[in-house]
Amino acid sequence: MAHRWQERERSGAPRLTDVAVLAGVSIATASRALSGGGVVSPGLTRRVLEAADELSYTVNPHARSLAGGLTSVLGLMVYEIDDPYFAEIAGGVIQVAGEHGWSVQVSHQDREAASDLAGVRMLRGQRVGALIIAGSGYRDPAKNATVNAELEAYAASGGRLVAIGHRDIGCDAVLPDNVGAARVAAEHLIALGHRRIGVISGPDTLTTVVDRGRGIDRAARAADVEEIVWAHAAFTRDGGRAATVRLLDSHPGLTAIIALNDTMATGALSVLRERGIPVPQAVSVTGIDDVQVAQDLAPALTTVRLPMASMGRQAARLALRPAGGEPTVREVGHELVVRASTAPPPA
Amino acid sequence: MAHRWQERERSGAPRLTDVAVLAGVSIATASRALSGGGVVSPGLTRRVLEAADELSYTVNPHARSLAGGLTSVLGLMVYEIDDPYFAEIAGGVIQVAGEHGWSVQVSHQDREAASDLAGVRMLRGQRVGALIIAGSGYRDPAKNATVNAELEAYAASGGRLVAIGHRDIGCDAVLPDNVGAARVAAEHLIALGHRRIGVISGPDTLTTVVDRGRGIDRAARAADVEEIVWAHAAFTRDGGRAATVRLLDSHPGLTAIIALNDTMATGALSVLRERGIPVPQAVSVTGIDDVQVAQDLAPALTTVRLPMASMGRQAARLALRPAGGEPTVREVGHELVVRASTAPPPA
DNA sequence: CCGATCTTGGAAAGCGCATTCAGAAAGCGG
DNA sequence: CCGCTTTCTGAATGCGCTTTCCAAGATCGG
Repeated sequence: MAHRWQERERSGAPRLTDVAVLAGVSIATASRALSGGGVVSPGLTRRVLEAADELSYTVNPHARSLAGGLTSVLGLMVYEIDDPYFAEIAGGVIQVAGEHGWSVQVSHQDREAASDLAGVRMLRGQRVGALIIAGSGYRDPAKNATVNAELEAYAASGGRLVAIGHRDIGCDAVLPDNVGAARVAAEHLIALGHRRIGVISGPDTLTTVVDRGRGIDRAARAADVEEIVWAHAAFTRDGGRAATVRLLDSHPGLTAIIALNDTMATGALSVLRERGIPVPQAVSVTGIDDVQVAQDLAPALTTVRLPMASMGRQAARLALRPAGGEPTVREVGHELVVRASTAPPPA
Repeated sequence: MAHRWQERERSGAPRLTDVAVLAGVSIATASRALSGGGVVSPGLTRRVLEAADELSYTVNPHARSLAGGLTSVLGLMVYEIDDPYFAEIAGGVIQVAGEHGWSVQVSHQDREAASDLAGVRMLRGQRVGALIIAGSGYRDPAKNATVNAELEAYAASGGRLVAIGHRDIGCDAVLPDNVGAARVAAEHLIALGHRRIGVISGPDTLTTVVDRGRGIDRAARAADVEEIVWAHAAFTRDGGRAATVRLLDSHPGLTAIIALNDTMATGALSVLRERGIPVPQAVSVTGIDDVQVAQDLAPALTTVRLPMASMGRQAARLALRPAGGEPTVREVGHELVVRASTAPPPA
């Protein structure tokens, strides 16, 4: 708790009254002119705006919120902001929010810990006017129920809610086709001739992981794949490393590895490099996402592009849309990007 | 403008009064118990807390702010959140802020455009309780004056202010030794035997760029460097590419390239790869920062590590510290990280 | 057992703004 | 030139909370 009010002193910030006085109108008129609430003659509007400008006045959002409801603040829940996937989404969100005069409040959500509620609570406590959930949903029904209850309570209180990447809640959503994207990656390897494939997967408590896994399953089932081995680990570079180590040690015959996201793929590449296993000559590797650095890895990563920044922008636009109407779902496409990390299996 | 108040309806959120009633105390006592304002007996405090918990009450920060001053929101200004440098800083900031019950509002600041004021204004308009400026300062005195005036006005109004990476304003700061870090990178190349070096630099309107450039100058002057060529471009991957192209075309004899940050170095590596110029056999490359992916580039990037996440954490701790006292400056160290992208020049 | 000290309650004043409502100014036809 | 409608305006109210002020009750030492 910050006991700031103790050192209270009239902050010199100009108030609406000051603007009204300078413009020679009533505060009601000034308010209407500034927030567009009612009709004010053009001449007066201009005078008010000029006065506001001269005083470099900015409305106090807290006062406005207190009087009127929610705020022009957009809450964004991510797992880790320093994961390029979320960073790119956040970039898109911040861009669009800024264009609309909204600010963005970022909160961190644990992938696994029970404290993942804290972030939503915090954002809800802040009375944000809109909320974007960029982390995927949870498979654990109990946990999902708790989180979703919190989210639905938020929506019920009038806040706009947008999910990125899952449909666990009946709200607006921006949906990549996780099943399809993973399937494309798998099919690419299969088309190259790979028949013994390892899958580096995140914890199957995340819907993203489950969906992508399902896509790989489908591809494998549709084709004639001899062996498909799964290794689960944290959805991070280190998780990718750990899973790769296990895979290589237990199944030396694999000729290809699919990582369920680029971050894990990065870890896989690093292990392969350390062990002197040439990629793609001995083992092919693919990721999913196409984060910006994928093209600069060693070797450049074959992956499936998801338009993260665009997803962030679309989510922000949905979130900023006036409330009401049916939940909208925007599906975004994906695209196989073949680079240097995949090739036919060794003869 | 969001005209939300039109659809106004008493949001069901519990108010302080509800808590007070449930706990059987006065609102004055409830307020004291919740915000720690005065002395309340342990027994009553517990009862109030339980009541709040039962109602899942959270104080309305806007009401609190309106009554008491600033908010428990930390503003963070970055250039681009999807630049790993800033993303890692943001991660540190969010972590510490969360531990203290503060939320983080991220705003984007243009590196060059005059609109860079918009972000500060927005954050200030939001009455954030603390502000961290992660972007570097500007060399352009006029622009600096405008921005700094805005920042000083903010500090004067009681907000805590922390700068990361520059000292343009007399506030708390977390300072990497940009001069020293760049010098270390240059000295490494010189020690390897390079005598014709290209420098890929950002726009010299940024103090970070100027400082790092100065470090290279010093190293070059202290040693016997035949040729040192500068190419300025945007402080991004694409900027790095452009600068590299210019450098290679105009000075084919260069044996080493220093990029003033890893992002530009990434661009440099990509150009060299496209042209089939082997790194480090024909040309060595270094960066500065050691962003997470530096180790996974092709080839792994020799660079100078700056502890971004730690800088973010320290900045947040400074920002959350109770106000008052002399401006504190935390200097953070750096460390040369030699990887595969540097080697002695070709014979 | 009484006066001094501590704790709590009740009431009320704002913080800055949006909004309601009645009333004033302006515009119009007759 | 009058009475009416259409704009616009100005004063007042409340959003939820912190804080101050004073009185009332509880506690304690002497």
